[in-house]
Amino acid sequence: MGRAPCCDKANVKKGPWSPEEDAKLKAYIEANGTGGNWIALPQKIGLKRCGKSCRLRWLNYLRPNIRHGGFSEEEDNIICSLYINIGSRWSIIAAQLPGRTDNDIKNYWNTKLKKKLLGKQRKEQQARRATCLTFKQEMKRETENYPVPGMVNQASHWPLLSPPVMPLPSTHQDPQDSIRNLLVELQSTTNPMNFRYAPDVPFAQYQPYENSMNIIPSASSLSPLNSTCSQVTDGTTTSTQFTVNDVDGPNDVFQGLDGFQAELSELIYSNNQQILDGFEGFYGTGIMVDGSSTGTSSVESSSWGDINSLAYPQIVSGFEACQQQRIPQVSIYDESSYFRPQ
DNA sequence: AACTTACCCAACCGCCGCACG
DNA sequence: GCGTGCGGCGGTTGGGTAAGT
Repeated sequence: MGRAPCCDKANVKKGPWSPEEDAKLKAYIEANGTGGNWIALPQKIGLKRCGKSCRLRWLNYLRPNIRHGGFSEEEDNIICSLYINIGSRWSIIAAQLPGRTDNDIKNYWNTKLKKKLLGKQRKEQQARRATCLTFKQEMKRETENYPVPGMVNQASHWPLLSPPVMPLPSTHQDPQDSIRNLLVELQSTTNPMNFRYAPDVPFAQYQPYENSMNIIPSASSLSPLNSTCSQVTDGTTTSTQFTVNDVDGPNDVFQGLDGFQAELSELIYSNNQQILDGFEGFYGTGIMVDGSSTGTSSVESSSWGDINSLAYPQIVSGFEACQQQRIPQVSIYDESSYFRPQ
């Protein structure tokens, strides 16, 4: 037997909210809070709306300090990086972008960012393929002009010519590994402010973006890692730090790659230089195709701000430990996070 | 000007996990 | 331990609008 509907579908209004409805909902919540029961709320204030609809309206539109549109380059970077690391966990991503809602980010990703990234990468990939083709043609011509004894096809003599480092075919490496490797490379650059994802090191730390929101992701998003959570205070402010001991190894971080994530991964892997060009804005570093760093990494050139805050895999790892340590779980949308009645 | 297509985004749907009795 | 209700979340839809033909 299916679950009973949360409201009487026949008697609830659907579609866009009117200004009057908005005003009613806003006024009530600002005066009384949600009362911890969204389902009962519309009846209390005389709205013919589903409780879930009220919740969504409040969270995505009416609550204070919501920002719509106008995503900055930095926000783009954060979204992309988080997406690569944790996938479509929009609520977690939203938690790192104060004032943004998961719905907004999801829409922005689906309508603009994804295309922007894919468009750029495909364009560059095509250019690269063209370059590759030219190279092969030159090799072929060279072979014809200077035949190597015993060499019957062009492929067999490539190694002798020490060609430029070309991307490996996708069958040679798990795409998930490629992202991990990328992150390792990024982490291995010398700047201590750089990305601190450390798959071979038993812990990494996470602090919320800009320290503006100490938010623990919902339990449903979390993988069972061996992690701890602690409150850190500098005397004036308190922040939550996650410490992660990834007992199963770094693969956990990359579980669930699919669709565009996999495609991004493939792009990274098959076209390291191009994707890294794209990531330069993210990490403020240049990494050569062979994995070496150009040494251009610098805080100044990075648009990330505190790059330490971007050890995203750890975002999703601290929740259980927090629970164990009885640090109260704060929902991303817990009203106390954004609204405190006077 | 009329029509079609593409795009954007608010809102809905349905599943999942947690809390509670 | 089990069933139920609710909140939370991600995927999807559909209406409005802009751009293109």
